[in-house]
Amino acid sequence: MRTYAQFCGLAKALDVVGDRWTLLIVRELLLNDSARYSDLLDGLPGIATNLLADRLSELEAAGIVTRDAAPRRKSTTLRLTPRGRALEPVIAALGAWAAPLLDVPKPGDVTRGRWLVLPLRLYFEDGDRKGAKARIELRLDGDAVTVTLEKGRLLAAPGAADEPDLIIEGPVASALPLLAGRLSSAQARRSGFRIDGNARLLKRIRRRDAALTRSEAP
Amino acid sequence: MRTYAQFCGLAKALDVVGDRWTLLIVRELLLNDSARYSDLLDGLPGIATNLLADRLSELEAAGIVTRDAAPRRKSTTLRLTPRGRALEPVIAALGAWAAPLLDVPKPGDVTRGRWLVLPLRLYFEDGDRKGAKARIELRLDGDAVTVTLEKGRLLAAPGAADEPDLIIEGPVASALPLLAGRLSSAQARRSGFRIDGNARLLKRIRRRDAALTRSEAP
DNA sequence: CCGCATCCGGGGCGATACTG
DNA sequence: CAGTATCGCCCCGGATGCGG
Repeated sequence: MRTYAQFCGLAKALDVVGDRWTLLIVRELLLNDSARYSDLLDGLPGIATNLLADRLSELEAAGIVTRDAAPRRKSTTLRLTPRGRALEPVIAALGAWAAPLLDVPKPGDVTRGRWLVLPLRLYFEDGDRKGAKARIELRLDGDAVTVTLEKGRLLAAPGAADEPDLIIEGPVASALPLLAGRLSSAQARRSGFRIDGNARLLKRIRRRDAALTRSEAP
Repeated sequence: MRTYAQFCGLAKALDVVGDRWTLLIVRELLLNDSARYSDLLDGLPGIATNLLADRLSELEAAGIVTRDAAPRRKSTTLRLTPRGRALEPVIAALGAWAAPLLDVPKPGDVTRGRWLVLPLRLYFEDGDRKGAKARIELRLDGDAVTVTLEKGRLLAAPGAADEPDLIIEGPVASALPLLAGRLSSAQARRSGFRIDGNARLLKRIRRRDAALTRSEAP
């Protein structure tokens, strides 16, 4: 572990999570809750296998990741420790800062529907504080994401929903504008979305009061 | 610029500020407001001169840093753009996460009093909402920092104070415990501090409500 | 298959010297 | 003072191999 050797919080943090790929691994474990080595490989296109193994060892040594030794037989399960989950505000801040850079995918960019799970959790909410429970299934570039709305809370997780009240199928790139209400249902359909079910549920999704993105007033 | 080529906010942010030294350069410009090349070299012990030059070019290209071309004579002045200052929450989150790693300096760690400026700004406040203006000068390992308390606000900046109401001189490592009230004045004096002036001002300094460090409740 | 370990080429990084 | 130039080294990326 190369260190900055500076007695400064930022430097100490970067000593631990500043290496290439490290925070992206934490991202995968935040949105997946638990994952196997091969799940991580799949969620981190471009990473070399030896690098993933190295990083996981370092993260384990730093108390950020634990290896649940296989509930039954093969395939160890990787999870975040509380210390690892405490990195969520870091990732939230970085993601909020990068919002202007996420206009449209650059040529060569990989898109994954599941990468929307964290933004949905962090930056959106259910606008109806008394709303009944409702499930939305997103199918984005072949990746399923479940969004659950209930009493003002918005939950997002990878995977298909059971008995969804609304199914939205389309390209990842325009999903956030649609969910944020910057794209009407009609416009969305025209740009390649299939919307099936109770489309009014979309109106319950609102951007959060961006406490996470606000810096100090001068 | 090596890129992750992932259509994901976190990946895009790390494409820009994920390289080694980059966020530490932003730190220096956050606490210094404006700095020259040699100021940065001094505030970033260990960095190679070519790396600093490279990073500054990249940061300028990314719209994070501007080069004010010399108000008078040579020596260009470096500043953060608004986009650069928007990285403050990122640095705040990383610093808050690293707090448990900042117990005591490791052997070989460089200490700088000015590296306390950002933590003071971000995590502390003036506990007396109606308190009159007061100035504290910290002299930590040969580095001066000015803390100004006024009506609930706490300002911190590098450099000596004029007409300070209180002067505190001592080692960087124990400064935060002292300011956070985890170290009494008597204890502090015993562990190498010189406290000169109105020591009751210390009681006005309080940890902030840590909105920045809190993650979502489950 | 899953979870790595090993090998190898290229380039980012670190230290020092040097120049306008 | 503000960088460029140069030169190792080691990190990173990609491919392959290998035990369980």
